[in-house]
Amino acid sequence: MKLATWNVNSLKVRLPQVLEWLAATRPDVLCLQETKQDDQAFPRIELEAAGYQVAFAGQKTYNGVAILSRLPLTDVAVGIPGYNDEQKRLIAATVATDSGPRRVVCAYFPNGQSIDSDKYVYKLGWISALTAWLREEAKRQPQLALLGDYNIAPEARDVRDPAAWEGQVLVSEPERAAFRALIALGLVDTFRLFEQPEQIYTWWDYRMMAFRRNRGLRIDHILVSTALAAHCKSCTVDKEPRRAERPSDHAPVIAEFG
DNA sequence: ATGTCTCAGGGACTGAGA
Repeated sequence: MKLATWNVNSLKVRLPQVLEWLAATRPDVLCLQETKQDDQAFPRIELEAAGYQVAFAGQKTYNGVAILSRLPLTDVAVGIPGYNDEQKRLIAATVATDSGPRRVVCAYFPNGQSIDSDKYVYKLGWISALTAWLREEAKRQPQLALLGDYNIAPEARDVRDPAAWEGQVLVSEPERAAFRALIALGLVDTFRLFEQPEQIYTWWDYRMMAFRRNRGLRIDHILVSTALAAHCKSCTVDKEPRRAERPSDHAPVIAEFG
């Protein structure tokens, strides 16, 4: 089974690339972030025609998340329970697999803008609420996966130029501590389960020819419970869609399970 | 060194957000 995540930076713009990538890669589940369209505009017909069941929570202009699945998708839930949030950043659903039900959580963590911004305060509060909820959810759902754009590069090796990013949003110590708090729940960063090449990233700024120079950050992650981690066979980043005409600024991440 | 992309509003460009 393949689980994947991709921040598409507008599903309206990127739908042709998503359909092409689904056909080429055939993930069982794809979590999307920054769909940037309200639910009436969601391309349900096109994605169902491609063989995927869909669950989505969108809004106009900003944010928006979705889960696409070739396997039966049930028990869809939107948002962090008990956390009041206008912004559509989280959707969860249960995927029926041969190995039993797996709970998939698709998250678009706040960016935070800059460490002196009120958006940074919101970011840390949002992650704190997510973590508190997942602590309980993990007890109910032994086979749990948290996929998405975390907007956090966990370690120096996840940043091409750590000195240039020192103390900034996406790499600041409080954000990294928040990431470690998720790990402390018993979640595993599937990417680090395996020996990886150096300088693998998932996001490159559109500016300054960052992609061509591989000046990126690894901020999109697939974390899974230990029960699921035991079956994880690989975790890779597919840079190919980032080379396309009019690409998203993020590349998809794929984890494969036995 | 705020350099790119997306979207909304409003009918050319500006501002917000990332």
